[in-house]
Amino acid sequence: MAKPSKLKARLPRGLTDRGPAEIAATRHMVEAIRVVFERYGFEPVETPAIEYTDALGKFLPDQDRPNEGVFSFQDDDEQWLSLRYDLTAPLARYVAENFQNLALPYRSYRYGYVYRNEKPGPGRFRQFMQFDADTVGAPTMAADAEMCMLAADTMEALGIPRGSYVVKVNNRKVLDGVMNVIGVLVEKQLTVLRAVDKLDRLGIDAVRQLLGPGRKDDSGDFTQGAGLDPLQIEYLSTVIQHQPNLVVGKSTEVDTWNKNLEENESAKSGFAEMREIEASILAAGYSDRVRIDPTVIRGLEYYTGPVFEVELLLETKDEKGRPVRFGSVGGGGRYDGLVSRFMGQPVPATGFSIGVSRLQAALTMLGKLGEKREPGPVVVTVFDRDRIADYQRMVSALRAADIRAELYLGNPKNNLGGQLKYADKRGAPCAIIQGGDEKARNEVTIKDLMLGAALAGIEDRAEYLKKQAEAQFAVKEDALVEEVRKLLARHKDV
RNA sequence: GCAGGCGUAGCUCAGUUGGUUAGAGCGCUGGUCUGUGGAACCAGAGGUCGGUGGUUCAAGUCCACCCGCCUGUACCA
Repeated sequence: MAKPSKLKARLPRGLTDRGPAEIAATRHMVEAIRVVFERYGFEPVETPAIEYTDALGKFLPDQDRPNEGVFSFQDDDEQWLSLRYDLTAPLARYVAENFQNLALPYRSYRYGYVYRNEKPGPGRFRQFMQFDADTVGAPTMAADAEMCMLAADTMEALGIPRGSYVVKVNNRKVLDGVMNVIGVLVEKQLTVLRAVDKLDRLGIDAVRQLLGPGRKDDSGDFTQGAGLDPLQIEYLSTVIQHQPNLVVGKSTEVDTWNKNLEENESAKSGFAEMREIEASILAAGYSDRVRIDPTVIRGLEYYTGPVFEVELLLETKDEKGRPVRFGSVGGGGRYDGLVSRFMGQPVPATGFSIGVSRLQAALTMLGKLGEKREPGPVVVTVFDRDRIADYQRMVSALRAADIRAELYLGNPKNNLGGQLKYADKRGAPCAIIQGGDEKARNEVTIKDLMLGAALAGIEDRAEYLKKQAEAQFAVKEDALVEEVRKLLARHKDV
């Protein structure tokens, strides 16, 4: 007699189920972010979670299959569709499609889930929420500077105090110029950028190894390096640890590089852009929150100039006390080529996204987000099993008065104790009881569960029961709604 | 992908040098119990010991491969 094999209930990795407390926290975060974004003049626009893969620019080079890392499938026309991996690429598609109807510069915001098929980790999910703002059609650096200020204001609106986060700014053109000037081969530039990006995580020694022959990590795994020569490594590590234009020569070769860097079009333009952003930041009074950081790389695909990243400076630890690295909780930059892919004309654009899910995970771990959930409904207990209709009437009266309420729907044979236990687990503010005694006097008993919960520490059971009895009171049947309303008001600020 | 660690009930875990019918606590369901939340007592449900193959008289235990999870690392628009 083989039993039917039971299906294993399991959640795919990198995805999470979310309970009432987490949903409430997200709602509060989203609302706080929305207020700031609207204050900056952005208007809401939403696009769907699915786009044509080519609109996202996500085909593998020289293949007609989508890139790994993005969830893709074919529809019945055999056209490739993908789940969006950020909110920027779909916005570019939207702008291109509605270009003639939009007032430029077009400033909009949106939030929603995005999807990445990557290895998950702490604060890294395969479905996660982003909150994004973009200014399309504005070439000026003022638009980029504003993104940095928006990022800072948003962090503070989320309750992260000044000094506990930093907005870092860099410009892709600078490192491009540096690499060209010191003669990094084109095919090695990607490796170099990846190495530079790891400075804050692995430290300068590891980065130098990655720029040179390679590095072996703690588990013994070896990562191939970029194979630069010692002088190139020296120059790069100086650049990424200081301001690029502060490099001091140690040899004629470095002197030549410095001179060339000053004349390099890309680097020159990058420095000029950073100075413009700096000026805006200073004028607006944000220089204590926004900082130039020559190691910010921000992915590799569509950014063309300024890039920004928001980092939490608070140290996070997991439940076992081990430090956890969350990486950036937001980022963005200028993507002057993204919209023009769809159009015959250049369309400059810049944007910024908050990683809501990652930030929430970090704040939860820091204990900055309450685990506390919203209060549950008032629970009307079933005392006399044959009077369920009466109890239902009370529930309806409470609901009609806009009070969350429910009838005890469990096994009605459960005695009062069991029903109160249920109400307690639901987080009910109070329970309504009407047994024969109350009924005879046209009364109902309201038991204040929040008050009673405070008594849980009492050791002596008799004493405990006595105190519990004091946390309840009888009212006339027709005063039920009014009395419950008063009780809820009493607990409102607790 | 690579390296290491770990997989026994819904959860946390025990299980001896390989030895009968794989256990505990918590939780769950029912009962003691139709007048009060934290309790107590009783009963019950819940396991192909991650999977497959091998060694053996005998495998939760030993071996191989696979799968999954965790950590590091790589990739990360």
